[in-house]
Amino acid sequence: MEAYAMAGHLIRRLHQQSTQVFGQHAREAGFDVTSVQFAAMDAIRSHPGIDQAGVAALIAYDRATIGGVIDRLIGKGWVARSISARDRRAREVRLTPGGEAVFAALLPLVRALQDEILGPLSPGERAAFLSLARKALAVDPVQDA
Amino acid sequence: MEAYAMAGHLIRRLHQQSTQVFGQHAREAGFDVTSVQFAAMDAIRSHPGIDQAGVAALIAYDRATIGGVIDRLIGKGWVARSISARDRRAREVRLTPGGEAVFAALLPLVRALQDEILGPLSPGERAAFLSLARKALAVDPVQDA
DNA sequence: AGGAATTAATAGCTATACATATCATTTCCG
DNA sequence: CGGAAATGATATGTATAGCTATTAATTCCT
Repeated sequence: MEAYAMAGHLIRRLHQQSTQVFGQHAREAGFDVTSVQFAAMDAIRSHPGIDQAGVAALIAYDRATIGGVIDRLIGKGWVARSISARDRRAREVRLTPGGEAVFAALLPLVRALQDEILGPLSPGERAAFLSLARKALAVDPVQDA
Repeated sequence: MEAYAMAGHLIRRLHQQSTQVFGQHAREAGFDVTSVQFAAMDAIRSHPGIDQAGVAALIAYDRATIGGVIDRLIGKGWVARSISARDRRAREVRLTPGGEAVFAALLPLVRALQDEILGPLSPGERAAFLSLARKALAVDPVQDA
């Protein structure tokens, strides 16, 4: 049957390719950051003071996973965590000034590598792929949650 | 910028969706197997006596990862590993009779869940998506390596 | 008010995923 | 032939990724 010609396998390989492109560009630019960490920083930056569950919901993570991601971001000094005054179970997170600076430096880099993720596709094909991907996830085209 | 509207993020979520659909169906059918393990079994079944590096190359794994995957398949009694007579560094793997039986039982299940991975896409859209995905990976449409 | 249900994190467990280093073996080449 | 390079596995370390259970705190409901 050749499972490696099937949907799940193709998607797994796209994920590999995407992760590798991101990691390579980030490393070359001198940043030790993963695509997951960048996405978390983006969500935090857009919603300062959001709690961890909120971050998880925004970028579709498991809540148990997000804690470790944020731990590492705190370890780098890019994120600060504090106990919410409103709800003492919750941990509010926000970017530190250093985190803001790193994010600002990464942003153009990340924008620039987007096309590379989809490799040999033409601009029209890339748009078609992204549109189909959004539909396959049953997600609004551009959703600012 | 909302990184979670970008290519890498969409692909990651598709990967999540794909993994979850596979896991859910496999579990409901009473099998404790991941999509990665299934892909490895498929490659091994198509190439009995292949070595681990060969399996890794076929399905685009990291060589360091494949050992653990095969360890778990051996633990379930579905794969047998032996030292190659031709090259004593290499470990030849093949499905056991039990592994063959499990694979045969999984195969129709896996075929049936393919469409679900791409959720709300129409048949034509699914075909278009898969075609674009293959092109994005610079892979032959159907390649039996 | 007070117990029940819910929710936010965390901890522990399993499974990818990949980089690097190491070891054993084989192949390549002068 | 014999040392160098290459190759197949394994070991180690880091980073997702998600499940379940647990703890702490809040909210809901009677």
